[in-house]
Amino acid sequence: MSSPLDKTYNPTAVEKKWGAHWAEHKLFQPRQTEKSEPFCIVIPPPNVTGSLHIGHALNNTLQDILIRWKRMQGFQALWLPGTDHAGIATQNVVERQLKEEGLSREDLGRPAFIERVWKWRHQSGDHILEQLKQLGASCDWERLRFTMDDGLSLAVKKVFVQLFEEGIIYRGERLINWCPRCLTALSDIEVEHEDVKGTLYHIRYALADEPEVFLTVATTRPETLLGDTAVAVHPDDPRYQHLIGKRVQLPLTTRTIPILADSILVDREFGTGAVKITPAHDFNDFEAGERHGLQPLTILDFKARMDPLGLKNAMVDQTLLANLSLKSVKDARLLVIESLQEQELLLKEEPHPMAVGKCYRCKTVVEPYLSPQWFVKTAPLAAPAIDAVETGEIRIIPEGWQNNYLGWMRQIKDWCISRQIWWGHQIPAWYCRTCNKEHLLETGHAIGTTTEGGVIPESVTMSCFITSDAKPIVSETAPTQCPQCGGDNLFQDPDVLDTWFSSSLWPFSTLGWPEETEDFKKFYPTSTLVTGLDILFFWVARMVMMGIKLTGQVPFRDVYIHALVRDAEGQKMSKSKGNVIDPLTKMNEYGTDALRFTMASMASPGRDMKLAEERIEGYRNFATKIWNAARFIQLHTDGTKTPSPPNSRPFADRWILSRLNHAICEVTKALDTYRFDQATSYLYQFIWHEYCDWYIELAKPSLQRDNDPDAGATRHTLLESFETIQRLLHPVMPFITEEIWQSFPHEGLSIMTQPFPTENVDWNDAQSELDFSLLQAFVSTTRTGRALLNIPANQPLAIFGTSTHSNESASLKDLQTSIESILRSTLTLAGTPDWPSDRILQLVAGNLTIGLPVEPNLDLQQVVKKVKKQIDAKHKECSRLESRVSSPAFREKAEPSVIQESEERVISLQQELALLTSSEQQLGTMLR
RNA sequence: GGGCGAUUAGCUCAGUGGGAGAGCGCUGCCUUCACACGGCAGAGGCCACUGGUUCGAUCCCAGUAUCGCCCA
Repeated sequence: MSSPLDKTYNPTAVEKKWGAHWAEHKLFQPRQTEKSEPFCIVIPPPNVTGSLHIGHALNNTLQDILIRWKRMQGFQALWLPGTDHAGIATQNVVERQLKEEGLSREDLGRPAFIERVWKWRHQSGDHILEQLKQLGASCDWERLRFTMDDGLSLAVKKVFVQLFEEGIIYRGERLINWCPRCLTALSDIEVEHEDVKGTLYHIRYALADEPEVFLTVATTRPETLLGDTAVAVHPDDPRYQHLIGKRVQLPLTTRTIPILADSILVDREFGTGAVKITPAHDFNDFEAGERHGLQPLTILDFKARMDPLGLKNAMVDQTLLANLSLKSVKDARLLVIESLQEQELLLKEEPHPMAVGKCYRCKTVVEPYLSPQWFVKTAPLAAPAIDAVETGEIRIIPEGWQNNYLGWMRQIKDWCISRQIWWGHQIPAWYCRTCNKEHLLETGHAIGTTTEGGVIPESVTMSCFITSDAKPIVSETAPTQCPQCGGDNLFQDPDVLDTWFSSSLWPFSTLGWPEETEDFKKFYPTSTLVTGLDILFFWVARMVMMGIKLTGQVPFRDVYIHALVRDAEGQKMSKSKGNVIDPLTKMNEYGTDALRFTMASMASPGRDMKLAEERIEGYRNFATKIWNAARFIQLHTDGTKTPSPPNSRPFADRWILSRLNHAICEVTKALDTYRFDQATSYLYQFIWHEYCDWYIELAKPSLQRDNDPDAGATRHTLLESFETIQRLLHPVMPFITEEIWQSFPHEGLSIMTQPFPTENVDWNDAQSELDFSLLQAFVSTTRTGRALLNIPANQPLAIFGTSTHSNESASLKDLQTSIESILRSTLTLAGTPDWPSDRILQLVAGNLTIGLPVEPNLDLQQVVKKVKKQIDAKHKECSRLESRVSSPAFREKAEPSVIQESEERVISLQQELALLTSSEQQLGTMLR
């Protein structure tokens, strides 16, 4: 801070300066100090090519607050940064770029494509890290990791091999969620459900033996009926019992299919009580098919088009088959309905709300698709992950989310981990072409159906269809020969692993695991994980499962879950809605500290937060307020400073130290319980409304008088308290506190390595706090009167004061000069009988009575109105309390302390009422 | 369909079994000596609704309505 100082804090230059300073001195590295315990947070790795959005700002602000706080508390604090390769998301971005050049990834071929992604990653990657630095994130940047760097890739392979050997990872042909645009499998949770207005179609299936008798089924997806392999009714449904075991003629085909009884699949209340079973295109039907030994019939191809060969296998009528061939689901539905109508098989259509699944990356409607994939068997992993949370070894904060976690974990399904994309960790499994001759079909796309058989030259793609019967050789390194036949005609499984597979290892892979590194030994299990609710299942749950399985220990102790940031209207922020608040813009506009303070203040547990720009502005003002307090203190402290024990200092000093101690305790308690909202609220309240509004005002007189005996002690208190406040505030507002701290006399490189304030019982001073309340009541009441009587604030007054309470009367004497200076008035302390009898307005606050001179020509009507209103309010309250106090039931059952308190309040209210009434009378006489 | 949560000042949200709070906004006064990104004062609320428990309910319980989220 150079002199003369600007009136307002100018954040941009300051932030740059201290950001560089921190980096230069490597202050973000964990410090080895004696008896210091480790405290470690691993960052939720942002997408390597992403850029900072408001959710990141929130997430990382909270982490930084924790890590700065713990660091100042003397912990060996490590915040481990890194980025995620974000398989599908990143691949989509690069593919979009290629498309603009008129190319596809197949045009490039796999190696060139991957090279291209790496290039993009190096170009635009880590951009977000610079933005995190701008936010003040005190990560140890020298430990930066990336999910696809060598160490982490090795961990991924090792885990895959180990879990495969233990039978936890397996390969199988299952119905999975398939994105026909990304052309890859997805896990269950990568599908977002969206409610849409669908139609329920009632379709008549004629009995095979009695064509005039129909069984009507209800379905929302008529186009899939071509792949039906049965119809199901409920076994106890009297309507259909006689049909069970018979067969129906499947419309639009030459097939007949059986009528089955299935109590799991069929809901008698739904539709007609009869449903079609299409095992290849519906998850429930697939399970039903397995129960009844039905062969799935696939009729959609990998792009969710009607598959000619599938239709042929399904024995679809020739002309229809030709029309349907390669049609989209949507078009096919229309055609099928049309054909049904022609044959009078469509009985009715009714509106029916339904949910469709969409790809979480590209929002395309997802199709159930039968294909061979790799899976993680989750049951054995979930059990200990449930245990860890139930026993409290892992705490989920706020507690409410614990049930969400447990509920999900208890009904978890196996995790499909193979993705048919190219960007990611390629699965460390190889196949021998010789031994698997019958199980391989090399095709032109990443995964195909057996229908489009044309073999593509190897130079273009290594892609192939590998049936679930193929025998993989799973190994961390590429095998040179087949262990079975000794041949060397091997090739690697083309699939890559789900991005979240590597993410699930993040808390330990980043610390060097599987090596027993120093970092791993020291910092694992990590301390706290800070994350949004949206990735509780994607990430947190899987880290717990993998962490326990692979390291034998939980990956973290506390999981703090924060809410989502929405816009001021409560809408989810999205680029398409144009309601995105860009944190970087706001940081430039209002300062990073203001944005950080806003983020923290909104982080109250359990609900989404609406972000209005005015809030950031408000906290920018707060920063300016602090800045100006600093200017004031600097202006008045460049001389003497007389250290003295707290209890020998002037009243205001003793009071503010007592309050500061209180603030330290409250802020610490709030941070201890992850109540960032409370921590910021205490800081704001204390710094602005106690320190600036009152303490600085109270300190002014002695600083401004020449040779005031208290000035030395007050200067000392100002510096001591303000420096402490900077440290207390530093975790939330690192930049401005550093700037101020550095501009005051100091020792050390940075405020960020100074100790966080701790409770100082020597500062507690109950009497000064009581006295302050008295002073505050006196001053506020007088000011109210001043406003009421229209007396300008700068006009000196001769006021009178007294208290009905003897202790207060004594205190008033001590406070007299403070009151006089803050009110710019002279105060006469005397009982009301000694006050002038005329033109004095009496005001009441508790035991206090204050007399204000009334100008002869003032319009008193308004004042009378006001006093009357007060009397009314007090009267109401008083009579309510009186009736409570006199109620026998209350006297008998309420806590004695409550009874006493109520009685005391009645007495004091009665007193106030008496005084107010007498004021009213006085005013009446003045009016006459 | 199942589960969870919310409903408090104009707005955004804290909060507590016994006197309704903050920030922003609004109104009035004030260029006063750190700060007009400021100071001082003020207005504004049957704490969603209906019952129950209790001496006492904004708070606990049940139900209703509306909204939101997660899961299927």
